Amino acid sequence: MSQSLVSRAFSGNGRVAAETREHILKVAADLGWQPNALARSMVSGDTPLVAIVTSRLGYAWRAQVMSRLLEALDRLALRPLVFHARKDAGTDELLAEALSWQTKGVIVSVGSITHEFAEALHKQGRFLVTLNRGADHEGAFSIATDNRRAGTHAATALIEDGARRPIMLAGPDDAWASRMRAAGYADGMEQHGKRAVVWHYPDLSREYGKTAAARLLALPRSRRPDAVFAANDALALGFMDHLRERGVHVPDDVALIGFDDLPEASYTPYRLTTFRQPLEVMTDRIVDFVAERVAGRTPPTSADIMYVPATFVPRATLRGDR
Amino acid sequence: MSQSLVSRAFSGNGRVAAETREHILKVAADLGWQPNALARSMVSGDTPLVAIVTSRLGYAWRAQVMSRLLEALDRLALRPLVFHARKDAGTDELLAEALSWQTKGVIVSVGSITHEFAEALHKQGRFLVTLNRGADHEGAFSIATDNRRAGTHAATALIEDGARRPIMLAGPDDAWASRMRAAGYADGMEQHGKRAVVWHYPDLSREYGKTAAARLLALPRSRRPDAVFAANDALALGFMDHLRERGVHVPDDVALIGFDDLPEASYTPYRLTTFRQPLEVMTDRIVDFVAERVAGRTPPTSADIMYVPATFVPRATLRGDR
DNA sequence: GCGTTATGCGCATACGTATGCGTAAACGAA
DNA sequence: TTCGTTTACGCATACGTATGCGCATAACGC
Repeated sequence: MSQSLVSRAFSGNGRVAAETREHILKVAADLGWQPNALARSMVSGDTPLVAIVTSRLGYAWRAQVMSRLLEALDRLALRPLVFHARKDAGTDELLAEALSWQTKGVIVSVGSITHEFAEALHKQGRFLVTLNRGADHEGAFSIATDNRRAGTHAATALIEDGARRPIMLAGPDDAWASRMRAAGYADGMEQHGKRAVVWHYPDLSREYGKTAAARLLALPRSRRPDAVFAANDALALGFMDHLRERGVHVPDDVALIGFDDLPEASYTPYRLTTFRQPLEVMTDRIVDFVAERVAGRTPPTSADIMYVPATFVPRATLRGDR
Repeated sequence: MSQSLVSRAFSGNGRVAAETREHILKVAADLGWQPNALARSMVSGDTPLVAIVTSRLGYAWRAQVMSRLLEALDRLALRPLVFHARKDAGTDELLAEALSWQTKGVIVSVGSITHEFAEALHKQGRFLVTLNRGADHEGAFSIATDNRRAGTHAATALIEDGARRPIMLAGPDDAWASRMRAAGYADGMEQHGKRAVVWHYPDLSREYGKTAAARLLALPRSRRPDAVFAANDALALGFMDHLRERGVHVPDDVALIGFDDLPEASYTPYRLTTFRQPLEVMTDRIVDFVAERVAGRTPPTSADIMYVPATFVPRATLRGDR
């Protein structure tokens, strides 16, 4: 029983008598033997590996993205090798390791990638997918929620809802999504001849939503904001919780718009008006791209980022919603 | 510049003049060259790969477990190769592939593994970690929430809270955690001379929580349950939402205990009394075990499952909580 | 019967790295 | 100078698989 025969029996690439093949597979099964995927990949120069760079799956949205990606990659017979981005370190060293594993490509949903690395990937024929990241790179597939447009939409919605003193709750400026939403919000306010007031917080967390509500309530009624666009639902929900505790009514006293459409946003006690990030669309597009690439084709990559519109989800936290 | 020199320069295993080493690394950096991790692993017979079998990261608890595991593995310089369990297929074929990648071991948090495979893993010196799974295997490290004890605790808590007609909301019998909780609940009821009434649903989802609430409200007041133990928070929260819509008060009309301590459970409108699964403890224990194993030591593995107690989190949905 | 083709299999080599061993040079001590 | 030791490096081989090629043997056509 030569080694080459066994190889052919498993891969089905050469000529093997059906009978011998059966025999080999049976013996292997009895021994619990399996071909070594590492050796196989090395010699063939082709692996099913795909690197995914992510972090903090506690964030529901990221976890859902991951879930869908994992499922889809599995269907494409690709193996995800997951790199957990440490927040202090850059992603470049992670990507270096990703390359050393001869991955077919990289899907980055957290951290920022340098042009240098993007170029290296491109030259080596590996794909690069970027999700909700700022930079766009040559040959890469970049997709993101159209946060800016949604921000403008939110501003308009608040104004049309009768807001007199609207504000926005945002994160730090290095949070890309939050910054884009704030930029769009400012655009929208400008269109209505208003100056955008933005309260910044170090984190888009529920806690800071409460902090913001406390700050709001501390203002005299005459200067108190009557409408709020929160950069995400966590902020908005924390904000609501604190207001509720103080007997302040949403939307009668303060109108509110969130972002993300977390599961909680739709719950009876909240019924938060918000934006839904097109999770399914984005993951599907990514998977389509990856599928094309691994099939050896070269799907079109817009030089720019592909923006997918967020869906406005009206519920019960605008005055007009009632 | 021989190949062996380059190898030694990168691995630092042999004698290389400091100057030459610098030179090699510099040239490699300029070329964007990296050693091939596949070849490296193959010849050394040692990979940093660890297989993780999971699924449906939309479930917040699983996502959090994954997040912590990924982070910890990263710190141990281990690379997670993720296998997304299809719900129809068994995990055995996934594990077969995991083995072919020469993974150091497998962490299973979904699906069931056959004894046959567990044994194969053991013989090959690979570790097996099982999280919240029923079966226990030779040499494997199995850890799970002590669902049964928590179920008993819940039953007692309801009784002591003055429940006259308590019921439990549970999932299908093949959902291991739910079944254990129900078993414990039955134990607890028996201890108080009561027969456990359990309503089963096909899924532990928010929707079925609402369904259960509707069913409860359809009963005449004289036979209506006045206390509920829900097998998880999703059920409990959906249950609460529906009751609230109908103007039924928790806990005055119906006392309620959930399970999981989802983030939402602590939110102002819910303040759900529930159990917290010891997420951190469990992941830490797993990581400790894995760390020992990859260090070449053989940490103790209880022949049985290691049960970690769930923490009772009293909030505001028992009468006594007010 | 012979020539031709098809089939089943083994040999040998290649993939890129790790590593034992050999060798030459450099060095130190006598 | 001479000899032993250390240092720096290359040679050769091994890891486990894929695959081109060659060689038997069988099957087939005439």
